[in-house]
Parts: sequence; structure tokens; C-alpha cells
Amino acid sequence: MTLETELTQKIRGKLNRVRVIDAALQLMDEQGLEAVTMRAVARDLGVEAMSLYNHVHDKEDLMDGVIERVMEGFRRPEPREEWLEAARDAGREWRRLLKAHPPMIQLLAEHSKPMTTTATLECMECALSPMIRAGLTPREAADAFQTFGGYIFGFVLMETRGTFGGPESGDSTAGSPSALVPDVGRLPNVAAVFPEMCVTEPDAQFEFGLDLLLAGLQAKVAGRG
Amino acid sequence: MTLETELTQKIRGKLNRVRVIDAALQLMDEQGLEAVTMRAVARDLGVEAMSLYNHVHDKEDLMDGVIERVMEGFRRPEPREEWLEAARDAGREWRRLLKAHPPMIQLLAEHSKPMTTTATLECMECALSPMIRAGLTPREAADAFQTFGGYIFGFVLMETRGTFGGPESGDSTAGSPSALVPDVGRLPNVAAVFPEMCVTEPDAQFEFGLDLLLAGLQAKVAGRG
DNA sequence: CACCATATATGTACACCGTAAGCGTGTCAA
DNA sequence: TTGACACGCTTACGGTGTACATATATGGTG
Repeated sequence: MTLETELTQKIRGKLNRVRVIDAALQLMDEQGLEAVTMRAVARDLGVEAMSLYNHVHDKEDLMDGVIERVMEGFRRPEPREEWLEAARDAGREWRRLLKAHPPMIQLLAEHSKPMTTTATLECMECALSPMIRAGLTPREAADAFQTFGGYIFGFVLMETRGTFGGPESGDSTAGSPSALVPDVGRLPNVAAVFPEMCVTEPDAQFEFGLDLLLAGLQAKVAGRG
Repeated sequence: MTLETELTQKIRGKLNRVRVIDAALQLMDEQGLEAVTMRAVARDLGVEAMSLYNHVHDKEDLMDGVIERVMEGFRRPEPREEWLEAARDAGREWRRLLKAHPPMIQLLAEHSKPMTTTATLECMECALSPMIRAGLTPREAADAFQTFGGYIFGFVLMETRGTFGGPESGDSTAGSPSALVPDVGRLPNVAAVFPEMCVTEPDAQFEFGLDLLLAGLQAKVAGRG
């Protein structure tokens, strides 16, 4: 027993909170959120499930750690002269971060607690700064943050989960809206737009919405100092 | 046994797919998504869990049914002369629908399948129609739909789950950003905006973003027939 | 009416989940 | 040496979805 313990110790090192969280994150990225099980995380660490509880209060605490860990991956974009370009960069980085760990959105959706860790606040700082620079009041900046945040979250949600039509409707009849859209007469616009919704360029679509929001913001700010 | 069966039959009627789905939906609304268990749904129907499987292929099928059922609750707004007002109404109705069943967002987040039921398509029709009327091409309408849809989903997600600061940070030190924001010097904008993010008027905030998007759309369309 | 095929409800069982409680062992300070 | 402690392990409990076999009710036939 002493022998095995020494071996174990050497091979897998000592367990600690960070290692547990990282194992959970890796498992989530590779196998999806539902694969993240106390037993599975423990297995990946060469350990029994109950051992994790020495470093993590419970599963919720573990997942909190995962969220925090992901937020630490935020790469602050290089400074920009134009607030508009800075805001655009921030939006793109938020999306990159969320897409880098596809199950993140799902995780956030089922985790009600507000995010108040340092990493998260720094991400917020990066998004808020251009807005304040643009001349928005704190009240407006809060609204704009919620708006941009909502857009990015929702877009990535629909993007990663394929909420509306997608290539997986792509059997032999793909591209033909009439195959998927019953009663084309009553749904003319759906019939017309559906083909475009299936063959989709996510990056371009994201930029479309980002442009729309930024244009709106620009217009709002135009008539001020 | 025969007696009990007759009684049961009379009291609870016959089981069928719709009754099972409705029971699951009611349970979800009243007790949250995690309370929706095959056993719990069965209990509410006065039946054993395995009986549900005569009307529903598995739990995923059941939840698909719940989503479809919710979408049937979409109330098509009355027609509008102005495409802009029609689009605004559609956006508001989408939000109302999602907020009417708070766990819906969470359900959608963990359910990857695209929504192609008739009810869903009619909701899409209602959102797409004003955009086509505004003069958008199908390609642009698809992008705009994704944008508006993303915004609404994401906003309601953050709204119902309190993703960023909220009143539950409201103990004795609430309102004081320095209590929650460490290192105020490095996060000046967060410190300035944080109080505004806590005391929040969701409806007004939603309208803010909706206005922003619609303004952007209007600007894009302005220079055409 | 009797009878049986079919549809439906039940009962039992299994593998997996989170985690409470208690135990064993290695480490280290006194 | 001894005792406290940190940490991993074992066992166990109540929950989950659901496969499989069984019992019962229903409806169409003679």
C-alpha cells in the first residue's frame, strides 16, 4: 500500500483545486457538458470521485470554477484609437471565448449565479471602456452592455446549438424549402428566407448583427460632444 | 383491481401524448426544469413512470414536445402599417413567450435540435415578414433574423438567470461598487457602471437594445426604394 | 355473449448520478 | 514517540432514465 501510494504520488502528482477544475474543463470541451461527472473527472485524474470533495465543495462549486477558468482565457484586445473599433474587438473576443468552449453557454444557462470574479470583471471592463469613451452615461453604458452581451450570448447559443435550421436538415431534399416548410402559402417569407438560413456563414452573420448594434450606438451618440 | 381501474379511468381520464406534455410543462413552470422527472410527471398524472413511455419515445422526445407546446403559445400581434412597428411587436412577443416560461431558455440551451415544427415556423414568419416588407433581401433577412433572435434569446437568458450583477448582491454593502469591485483603479469603468447594472429596469433595457437594432436596420434600409 | 389481439399500465431491475459518513494512511509538529 | 491533521478510499443511500417482462383493459371478431 505504501508502495502504491508512493507510485501514485509520483505519477499523478498531488491533487488540488486547479487540477480538478482543469480536468473538468478539459472533459467538458472534449465530451460535452453532460460528460462532466464527479466520477468521470476523478477517473481522468486517476482518483476516486470522493477525493474531489477535498478540493471542491460540491459539483456546483466545481462548475463555478470552470466558468471562472474560462473567463481567465479572455485575451484583452490591443488598444484602439477609435472607440467603435475597440467595441468591435471586444465583441469579437467575447464570441471567440464562448466558442472556444462550446458547452459554456449551456453551462451559463443552467448556472444562475451572477459572475463577479476578477476575470469576469476585467472582461466587462474591456467591453465598457469603449462605451464610456464614446460618451455614453453610466446608465446607457449598462444598457448597452446588456444589449451587446445579450446579443453575443444569444448568437453563440443559436450558433453552437443550431437552434434554427442548419446543415443537418441536409438530406436529399435540402435547399428545397417546400420539403421543410408545410403550407408554403401561409408562410411565404419563411419559404423565401429558409434556404438562406440553412447555408449560413456564421462569422459574416455575427458581423452583420455587430454592425447593426454599433451603427445604432453611433447614431445615438452622434449628436453629442 | 377492476374497481380501482374504473375509478382511476373516470377520475384521471385516459393518458395521451398531449396530457403527458402538458403535465411536464406545468411542472417545469411551477418547479423548474430540474424538477421535470419522468417519475414526477407520472406522479402528477396519477400513474407510474413507465406508463409515459407508451406516449413518448423517451425524455428527450417529451422535452421536444414541451418546446413545441410553448411555441404554440405565440400570440401573433395584430397587423401594423409600419414594418418597424411590426418588427418591434414581434420582438416583444418573442420575449414575452420566453419569459412566460422561465426555464425555457435553459431547455433550449441544452436541446441542440433545430426547431422545425409548424408553430415555430409561424413565429419565424411573424418575425421575417416585417423585414421583407422593409426591403431586405432574403440573405439580409436571414442575417437580421439571426441577429434579433440572438439578441432576444441572450437578453432573456441574462435576464432570467441574472448572469451579471443583480439585486442578490444586495446586502448591506450593495450599491457600493468598491465592495464588489476589487482594484477599482484598474477597473474604473466597471466601478462607474456597476451600480447601474444592479438596479435594473428589464423592460426599459430590452427596449433600449431593440431600439438599437431597429435603428441599425432602418439606417441600412434608408438608402433604397 | 365469449374470445382473443392489441394497446396500455405496472413492477422489477440495472447502471449511473451526487454525495454523506466513516475509515486508513502518510506527513509533520511537538 | 505521539498526536493532529490532510487527503484519498470504501461503502452506502436515494435519486435518475429506461429495458424488459408482466398484467390488465379495450375493441373487433365469431
